[in-house]
Amino acid sequence: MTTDVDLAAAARLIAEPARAAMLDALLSGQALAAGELARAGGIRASTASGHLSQLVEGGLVEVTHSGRHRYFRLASPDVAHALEALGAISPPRPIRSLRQSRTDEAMTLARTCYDHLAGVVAVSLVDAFVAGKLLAAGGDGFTLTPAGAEALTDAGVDIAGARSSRRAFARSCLDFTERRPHLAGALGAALCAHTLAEGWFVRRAPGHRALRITDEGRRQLLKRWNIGV
Amino acid sequence: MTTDVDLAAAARLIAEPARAAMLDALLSGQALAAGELARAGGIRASTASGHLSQLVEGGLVEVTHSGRHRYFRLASPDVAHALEALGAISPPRPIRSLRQSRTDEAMTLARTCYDHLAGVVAVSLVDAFVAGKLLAAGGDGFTLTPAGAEALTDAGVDIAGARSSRRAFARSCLDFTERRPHLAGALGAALCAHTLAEGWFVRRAPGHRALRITDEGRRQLLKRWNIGV
DNA sequence: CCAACAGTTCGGTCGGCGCCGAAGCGTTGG
DNA sequence: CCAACGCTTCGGCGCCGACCGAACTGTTGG
Repeated sequence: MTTDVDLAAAARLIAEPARAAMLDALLSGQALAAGELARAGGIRASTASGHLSQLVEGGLVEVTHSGRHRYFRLASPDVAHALEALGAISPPRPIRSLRQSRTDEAMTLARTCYDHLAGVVAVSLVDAFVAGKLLAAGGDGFTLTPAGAEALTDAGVDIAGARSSRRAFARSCLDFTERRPHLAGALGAALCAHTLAEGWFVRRAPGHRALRITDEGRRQLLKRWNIGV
Repeated sequence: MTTDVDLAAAARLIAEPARAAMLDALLSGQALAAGELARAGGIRASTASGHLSQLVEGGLVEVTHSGRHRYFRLASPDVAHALEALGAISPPRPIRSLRQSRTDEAMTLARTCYDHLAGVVAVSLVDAFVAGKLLAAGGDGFTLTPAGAEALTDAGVDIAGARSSRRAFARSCLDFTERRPHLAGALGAALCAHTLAEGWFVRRAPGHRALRITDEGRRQLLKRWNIGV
């Protein structure tokens, strides 16, 4: 690699099916408890405990504890990015059931990608923002225009908070299903947090990435940015 | 994952140290023969053969044969991208020798990233292109301006050929050592091919990514785009 | 304080897979 | 046409690591 880096060490952590399933669950952006992750991986708590130690040791995951629970989350957006990139070259898994394929469809419409929105809705939002000159496509990511800052602040998104974060402000992230960019970075996270808080979207299941658009969400998307989904 | 993909399957292929070393060698963008890859992985030909079958089977690598040789290369830019992303979250390997650390330094200056240029030089080039309005930062990548098309054609880069490719024309790719974007896509590949063909850079070793800037290269970079390295 | 609960540690089992050398097959060049 | 060469296939060996259940630690709530 670039400067000498142990590619195999990071890959090894992802290569174990149970660990991969746990990381996948963490891609929801939520912090999840050890027990929930054990369930996500289809393994016993004792086995999961060992896996989680390895993930923390390897720097992919961070842990915070609260009482008798330990909550795990991805260590950084870089980890989420690597998982997404790896997903782009992974073989599709045979669809096991009708239920499965319906979940898949839901995923393509709206989901979280670590801590920001992804799917058809997210790509449509970026398109609308760029068309309405709230966002300017620029270089490696986007730039929020003064009009955009006003409009989003008006909508209730915490722009000031996002600006004060040390993260990249408005990154572009390749949407895996749409193959077109959506909004990531601190701004993307703030937008996602706000829309979830306002109830425009709700999680289909805790610790899973798929989102359901609420009636309120549909109304707001249509009214504010003329997005019909 | 997004729609259900087998993350672990792809990771498993990268997780084996010998395979990771082979993939690393292929990140040079060159097609390499099985024997060369065996050497890169530090294993016997028979073992390498098995590994290469797995990589081809898994869709990470493609093979073409020519006489009694079989040449392998990465199957797509997506694979290179995933490897780079994984590299960003991999632990550094302890530096083994002085020689090693000198190679590392060389890498940060100029190297190939799959089929385009990376390192300080590549980032400087993009900066110069953008400053000189040959390239416009836009959306997910870049746009070549009319002035840029003229200047690069003038410099001998095959712009027409790059345009006729089905690949994304001018993507941006995050430089791992510089943490800033450099030029990828068909245009990046054409630029890389041209500068290598003209002898501005030479590979430090076959099947390795590090490039050495020649005197001619320094002269041209300085004269054409005022880049001193 | 004690029962229930979340999570970790430990010991033992077992399967998967990476490794090599030897043998075999097709290609090449003298 | 045969020796050298590049590569693959096969068989056998050995190790790593994932798994579970049982026992233990620490926290919470009644």
